[in-house]
Amino acid sequence: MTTTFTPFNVSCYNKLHEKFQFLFEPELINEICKTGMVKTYKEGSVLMEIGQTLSHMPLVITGSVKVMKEDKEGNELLLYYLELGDTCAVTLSCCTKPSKSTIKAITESDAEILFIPVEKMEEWMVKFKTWRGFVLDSYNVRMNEMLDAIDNLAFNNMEERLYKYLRDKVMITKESKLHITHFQIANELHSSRVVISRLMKKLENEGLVIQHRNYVEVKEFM
DNA sequence: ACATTAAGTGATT
DNA sequence: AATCACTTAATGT
Repeated sequence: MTTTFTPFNVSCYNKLHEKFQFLFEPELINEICKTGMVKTYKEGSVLMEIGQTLSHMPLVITGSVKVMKEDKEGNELLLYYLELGDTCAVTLSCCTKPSKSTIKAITESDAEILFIPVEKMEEWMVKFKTWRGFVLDSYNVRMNEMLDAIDNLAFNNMEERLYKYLRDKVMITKESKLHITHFQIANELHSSRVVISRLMKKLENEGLVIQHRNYVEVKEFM
């Protein structure tokens, strides 16, 4: 490669190959390398605000991103997480015409994100069959995840939602000690601190978690 | 020692 | 399950 500007570092390139070599043809991977831009983020960086215009679609290389809905009072509700190879369905649905984000995205851990200009989306959709498959598949996966989230919201009580939330968080961070306060949890689940404190107490009595100040240890799950 | 912030609790809606 | 009002406990300055 003789280009003066190489937006890719070796690690990202390898990761991309690792993940997609059997999914994408080499020409497509080359295209991605040519037009994609990798950015690294610290934990807690805001990738997307509601109302922000989206010009690129994100593809997670390392780390994880949480996607949430937020109302005008700033109350938030967690929708789902993105991990390696995941892309955001909301972006996909908007890629045909320039539009604004309806969600907020924040990195859950330090992360490397690959950005692909939305113009390339359509181009690749017709040019690469594997890309088309990938996009449709991603859309499908997200759709199902959303349905799960709605189901959880509609039919499960707070205690179950809280427990699911803690489990997901442990899965995503691969860490059984979660550095989070009751207040933060309450916000993500769109509940109140008092309610979470009471339910956490309950979970603790059931032996599922051990509580400390500023963090919880999730004992057993699955 | 004091202020600040996280977590616990009883009562009320 | 949410909110209020208050207490208790941990932590930082």
